[in-house]
Amino acid sequence: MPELPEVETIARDLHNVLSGQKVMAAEFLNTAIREDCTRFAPTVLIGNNLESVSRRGKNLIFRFQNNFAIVCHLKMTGRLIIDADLPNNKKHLHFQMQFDKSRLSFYDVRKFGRICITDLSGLEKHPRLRKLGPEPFALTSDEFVKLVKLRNKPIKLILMDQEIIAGIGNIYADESLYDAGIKPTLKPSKISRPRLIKLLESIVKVLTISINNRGTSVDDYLDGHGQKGNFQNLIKVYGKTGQPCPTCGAKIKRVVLGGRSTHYCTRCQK
DNA sequence: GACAACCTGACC
DNA sequence: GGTCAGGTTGTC
Repeated sequence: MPELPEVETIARDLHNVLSGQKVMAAEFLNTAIREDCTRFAPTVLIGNNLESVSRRGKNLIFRFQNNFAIVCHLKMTGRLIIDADLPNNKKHLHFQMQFDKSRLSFYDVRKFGRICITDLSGLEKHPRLRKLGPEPFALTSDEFVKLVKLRNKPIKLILMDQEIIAGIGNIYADESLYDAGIKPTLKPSKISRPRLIKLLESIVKVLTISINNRGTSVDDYLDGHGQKGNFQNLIKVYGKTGQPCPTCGAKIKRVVLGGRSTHYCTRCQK
């Protein structure tokens, strides 16, 4: 599902509506999505105020009074929706939290998503958070070049490696590389420093535009209010196999890299 | 690296 | 019936 812009959109939606509200009830309806490292039953949250909802990489972090916290990863099809209509596919409803003024529902068709109920000490050493690389927005050019050069595998796989940089997934890797004019299969040793610096600029640019458009809804993604994003209308290459490149008109090519569909323009990306 | 696994649904 | 899907993890 969601990559950085989608998770950021959801985090902001939930923070705006839910922070300051008190938890009245919380329960798993399906424990398949309960993370193994969960330390507490959801009932420990009852009576606590939600202090904030934030994002780290593709993870959502809820902080409550008394140092309780939730870490949530939506994987491919997870959704967190405020005051979703109840009749809406109960079959895929796996977790629910009732606040004094709102209800938060976690849906996931494929059940890949995970929710962990923990506390501050659990947050610090959470396996999903501890190994994450830096956020793309926090990187200087020098840091980015150094990070990328640490490994010698195709640049797209480096961008998608959460331990190197956190938050970039398949869509934004393809779109950023297109914007920077870099072929996804190139290894960093074959990319000049100026081109790598341009790549970081493209990443920041593409992610920012997508956040401003509330993310990409090509399939399942919905924001915290159950609404679609708009960035799918601005996508240049992702999922556009065989269609003309918006810049030069050449057909967009699809290859498989790291088991993921990869889309690029053979003329614009070298 | 490539590949399978975790799941379900959409599409050909 | 087969293929594919915004992710991650574990195994040859």
